[in-house]
Amino acid sequence: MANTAPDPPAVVWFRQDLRVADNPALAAAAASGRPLLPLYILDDDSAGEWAPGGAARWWLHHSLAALAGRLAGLGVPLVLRTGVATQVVPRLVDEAGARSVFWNRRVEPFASAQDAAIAARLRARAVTVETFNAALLHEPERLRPKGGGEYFKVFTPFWKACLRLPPPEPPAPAPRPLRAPARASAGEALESWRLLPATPERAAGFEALWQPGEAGARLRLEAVLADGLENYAAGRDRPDQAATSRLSPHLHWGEIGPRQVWHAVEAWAQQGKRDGRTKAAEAFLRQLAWREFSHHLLVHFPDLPWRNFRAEFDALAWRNDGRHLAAWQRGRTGYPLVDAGMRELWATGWMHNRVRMIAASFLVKHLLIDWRAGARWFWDTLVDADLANNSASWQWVAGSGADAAPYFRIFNPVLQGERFDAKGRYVRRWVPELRALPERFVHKPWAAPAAVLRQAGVALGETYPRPIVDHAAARARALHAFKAMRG
DNA sequence: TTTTGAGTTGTTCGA
DNA sequence: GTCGAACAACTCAAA
Repeated sequence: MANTAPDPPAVVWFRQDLRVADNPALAAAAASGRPLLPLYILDDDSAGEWAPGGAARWWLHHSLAALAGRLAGLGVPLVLRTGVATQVVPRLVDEAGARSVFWNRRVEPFASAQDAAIAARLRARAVTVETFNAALLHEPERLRPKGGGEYFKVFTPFWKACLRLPPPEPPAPAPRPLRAPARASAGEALESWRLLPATPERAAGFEALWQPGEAGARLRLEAVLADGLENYAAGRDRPDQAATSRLSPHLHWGEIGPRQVWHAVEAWAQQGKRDGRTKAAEAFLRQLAWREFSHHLLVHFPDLPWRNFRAEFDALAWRNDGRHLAAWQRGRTGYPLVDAGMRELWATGWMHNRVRMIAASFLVKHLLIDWRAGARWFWDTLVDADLANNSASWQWVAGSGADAAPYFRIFNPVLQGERFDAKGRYVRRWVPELRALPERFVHKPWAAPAAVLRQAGVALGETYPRPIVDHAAARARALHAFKAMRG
């Protein structure tokens, strides 16, 4: 039997919803009139191999610090606990004599299994459990194909179905006032979790670029609307421009919700009343819909992180050369655009969207390395690592996914560089050893005459690697392997 | 039930 | 240099 407190608190369990505005679990807990006991659990065991990776832990540290500060300001200190959530939540409920628990749902298979187990355990003790959707524009079960299919496997019909639904609820502001329990619950110190990299210089590039937390997310969104979105449709493919929103890590950690983004973008499009704005808003929301689609897929195909969505890919003869994998991870493939992307990833915890596709395609097709090895590396190095997005996107590139790229679509990293980074600015920024090469050769240093290389201070095979595979040969090999798989 | 139309992001080759 | 075709049919979704 749980303790009976005179004024039993409501536990608000924060997970990937590290914000106080547009947070339905927090809002409902506040509306219940109970004192609030906000909780965050570091539960690596339950997540297993998909516990947050190195870059994500850096983000989590700062995001939790921001959330704790915000909640403290509102008068309800955040309690940090370590352990398996199925045990930690009921234990805290007992300790504090809580009679109700609120949280926002997640779509990861281990997380939703855990939700069910905890809810059952709490309800068995007559504790009220209420869960909410904070991470998606629409509840996954509201989206079903008309023909009776279980879920959507093609993006465009999915997106059209989203647009047919009533627009997502307008986001609510942070609830207040909030009341703290009479007796504080003990928590752990954030520093004791050691989420930050062991060597501070590892995070220097992260700190220069990002401001984790709800306020940082808000600033990003405002910056995008103020000076980025007009040019979004045209500029988003250009890694040498800052035309993408960089909202992905904020969305992953729930520092901002998709509903907030949706309504802000719609309002922005209304304001201008110019045609360009409508177009830009559509192009942008379409990207948000890809995030939504990935989550939809993971909900209905929970093996997405492990198993080929299209089973015939199980027969693909991967080469999985360990030295090639290492060269790719370190940005030393000899293809400047691929290497620039991989180094941007390592330095900043993020990679431009188009470059992600090219670098991923290179791993899967040019090197014939299993997409799961790439997904694993991204998981450890991205600050926005998200199980739904990462798994769905890797499977998309590999061709094994839903509505995926056809197997014969093999990006040519030289052509892509010349098209989307024409001046080579992006490559020069991240591959400084090629900085002095003329435009003509910056995406293919091996084609430069010896004198040009010498003048630019490039010694192929010494200061910068020769290509680890020949494009034409690797392309032919990939086409052959994929054709053989289709058998 | 059957039919019809559509499907994120490319590359290469030959005329 | 530019343009269309081939790459490969297949599955999904909706009417």
